[in-house]
Amino acid sequence: MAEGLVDDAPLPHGPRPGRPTVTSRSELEQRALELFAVRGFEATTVDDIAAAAGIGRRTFFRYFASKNDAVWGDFEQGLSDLRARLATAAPGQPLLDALREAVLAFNRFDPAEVPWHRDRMALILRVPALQAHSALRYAAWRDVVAEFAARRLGEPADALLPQLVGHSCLGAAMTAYEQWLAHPDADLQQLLDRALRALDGSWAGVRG
Amino acid sequence: MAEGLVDDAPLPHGPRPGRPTVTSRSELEQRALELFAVRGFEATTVDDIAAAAGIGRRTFFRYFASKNDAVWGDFEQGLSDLRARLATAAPGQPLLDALREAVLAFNRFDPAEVPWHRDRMALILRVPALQAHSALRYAAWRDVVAEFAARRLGEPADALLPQLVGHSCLGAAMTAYEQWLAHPDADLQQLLDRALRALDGSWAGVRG
DNA sequence: GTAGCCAACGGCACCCGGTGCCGTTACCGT
DNA sequence: ACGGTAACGGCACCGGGTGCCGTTGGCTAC
Repeated sequence: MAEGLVDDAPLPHGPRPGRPTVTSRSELEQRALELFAVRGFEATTVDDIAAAAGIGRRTFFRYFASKNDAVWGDFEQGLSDLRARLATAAPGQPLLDALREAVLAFNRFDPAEVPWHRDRMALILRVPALQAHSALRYAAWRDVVAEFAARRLGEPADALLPQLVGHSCLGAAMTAYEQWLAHPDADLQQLLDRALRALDGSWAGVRG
Repeated sequence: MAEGLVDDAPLPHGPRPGRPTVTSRSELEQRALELFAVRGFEATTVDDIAAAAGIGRRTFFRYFASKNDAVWGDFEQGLSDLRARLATAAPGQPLLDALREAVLAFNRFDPAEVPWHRDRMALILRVPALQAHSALRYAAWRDVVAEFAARRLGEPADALLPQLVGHSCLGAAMTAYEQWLAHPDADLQQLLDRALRALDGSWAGVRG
């Protein structure tokens, strides 16, 4: 759930005073994902990851606040992109259309990245510790959506409707991801599109 | 989010062979909530709780799988009740009406319990560690709702619509709780009712 | 009353994630 | 060569969580 290429270092890292970094956030993330895929998340210790990356355990925690965080690449960046994209949506565009477009973009990846993005999402959606941790990320994501909806509706972001929009969109996206994991041949963008379009008439379809 | 009075012991505890229990799940929960309210969740260690309850730390973990779990009383029981109530809903009753009724019942408490239920929910919704942990509970709750919706709609529980219903209902309930915490004078049942009714026309209200 | 069954208790040692502290290392500009 | 600077990484420590195992104490049977 983070798009495109991101910075390859914990800090800008130009000609800068001080000792240079030994590795990068994204490289560390890669090593971690590899180990998780092989041994499983719980069975992989932070020491394992650090050793595999050739750094000290203490240093690992300078790149990631927690073992959980290694799974989510640069999520903050993704959130900023999402926020920016929503901010520049045409004012006349229907709310749900703008959201759908933004969410699809948020989940668009280079084909080369897809396989390990799948691994990543499988971890997030299946490993209890990560399911739990991810709630914090989801909350931040929902907030971005809720704030956008709130602006459009002229209500505070913590009002009923904006919050419901946030929950619904997240639910749609999560459902799409579940299906994507269950059917490896399916197209994520299509699944997301379908799920988000279903929101429009969801309760109409249910009312029967 | 668990209703009425529940068993006061970890196991049935009639005339039973073996050493009798020294305390009970619910009493332990009480002591824990008291400490959390005073010192805060993070600042309270399991040793603190165990000491306050006059038991050993090891024993605490025989009553609760984790420190987090002490906050959620007997949630499984609540889930069973919710499931049972939904199962006995009149087949002719509209889906959303049945859900609203069940959710209101699920969140109905003895007035005497309300104050510490408020404390409990404040912890769950505000303490990051509990926000995260609660995702697992929420998922189980959503599943109950999704399964009910699935039965009604004649679809599998992991299909799009049932999942969306689950997410939306949970979102409505969480939003109601947020408002309840923000406005201590408000009536939780009314807030829940309002939020769940809003689901019906939610996207209609948004489409403008 | 005494023997023995049985489950709860709780100490102990251990693992692992996470943090504060601090000395070390390595690149930089002067 | 030197001093500034920032990443590194060891160390000690904390707290949650677990496996193991001996202890406790109420119960039933004899």
